[in-house]
Amino acid sequence: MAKRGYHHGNLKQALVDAALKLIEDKGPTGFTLSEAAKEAGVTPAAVYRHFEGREDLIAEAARQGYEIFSDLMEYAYETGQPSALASFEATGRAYLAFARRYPGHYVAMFESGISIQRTPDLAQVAQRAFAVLERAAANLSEHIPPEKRPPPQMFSAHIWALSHGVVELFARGSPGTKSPFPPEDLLETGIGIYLRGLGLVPPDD
Amino acid sequence: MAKRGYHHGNLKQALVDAALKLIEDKGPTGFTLSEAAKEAGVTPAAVYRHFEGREDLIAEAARQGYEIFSDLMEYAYETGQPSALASFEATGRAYLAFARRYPGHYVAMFESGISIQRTPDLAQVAQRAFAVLERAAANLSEHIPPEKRPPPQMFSAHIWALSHGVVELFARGSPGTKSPFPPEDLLETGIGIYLRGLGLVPPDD
DNA sequence: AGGGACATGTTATTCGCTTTCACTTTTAAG
DNA sequence: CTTAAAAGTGAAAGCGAATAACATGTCCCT
Repeated sequence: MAKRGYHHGNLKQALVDAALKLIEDKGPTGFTLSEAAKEAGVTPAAVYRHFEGREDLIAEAARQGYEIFSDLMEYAYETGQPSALASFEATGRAYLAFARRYPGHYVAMFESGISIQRTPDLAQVAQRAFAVLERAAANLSEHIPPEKRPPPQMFSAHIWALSHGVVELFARGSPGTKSPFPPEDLLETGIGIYLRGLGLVPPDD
Repeated sequence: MAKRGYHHGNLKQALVDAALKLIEDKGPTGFTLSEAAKEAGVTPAAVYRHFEGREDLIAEAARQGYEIFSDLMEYAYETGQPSALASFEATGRAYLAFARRYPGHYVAMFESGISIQRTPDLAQVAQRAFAVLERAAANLSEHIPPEKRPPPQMFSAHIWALSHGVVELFARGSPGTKSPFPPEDLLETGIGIYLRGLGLVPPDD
């Protein structure tokens, strides 16, 4: 609580919010601790009462991003149930949706150079997000003939990689601005072809 | 030429080389123009005779990376000929190989926050790299029944995205350190399943 | 040769950012 | 009400980016 009170109220979260906005606007490089402090109406030194420094602030923003991301993934997973296929596809799409809806968090998580192993917290919450995808993959896996069934961790990794690649290359400024296809379509068709390759989708859909 | 001579010889390239080493060691964030200058035995101000600033130096490193990358892709493409399939697969693998062999260049290209549209040069040379993959995809495309043939640009984009995602997530420190599979295997199997989905690979391989 | 013009480097300076330290103010607890 | 911890301020050190004024080496032209 402490909506109001002593000095600022809840400076810590205010700083994270400011950081997220700045990271979204100016990129992780352009982001400065000082500006975030000013945004929150506080001197730069005050930041150090709540964070160890600039990196730590970004890491906290990323951590919160992973929380939201995990929730989104879980919601998508449940939405698709009880169809293992629909559930799996939904989690794939959730990745792109997250990147679109929470660009500041996304950048903090994947483009700021923060290591996922920075703190145990961070590693754990990131793991939770990935675990959802793995669970969806495991469910789906049971529908594949056992003799040609790859380990679920493997094709959850494939889907994650494909999703990540599409977002990085085609949904953000980096290289592939040249692609004439909307990222959503790219991901949709990519996953479709992949699942067909696994024998999980009728060959003429 | 100009191995020795007036002031330094070829400071420009020396700076790029220093930058590449530093970027590889300390990441794009840790890299400083001043340190690169010191490495080259020159004062920081001298850098501005050859580059517009820090970003421009990174951009040049990235540009050289795209050159090498394009060459590698072309070599891989030719190596796989005349089999369209082998050629295509080889270009996919070249991506990962490049990331492994030229980590400094790779980081400058894909993790430094440099926009590909920064200069026409950069956009052009990057386009050249992607064009090789598209050509390989186009060749392969002719082996797909026309009625279910996606546009070649689309599945070259898929392969690029998958490759990029595998590298970013599993071949570098970011998140997926947890994957029990070597990135090479992940990419190999991923592409295999995908191609099977396109009907380009016998279902029992 | 010799003398610009140009290219290349240096020194000095400014500015902003990160981080730390000593000090103040508010809040909470007995 | 006093005292200790929490939260914020101000000042300062240190570094890196960038610019400007100055210095020097190189090349070309006659």
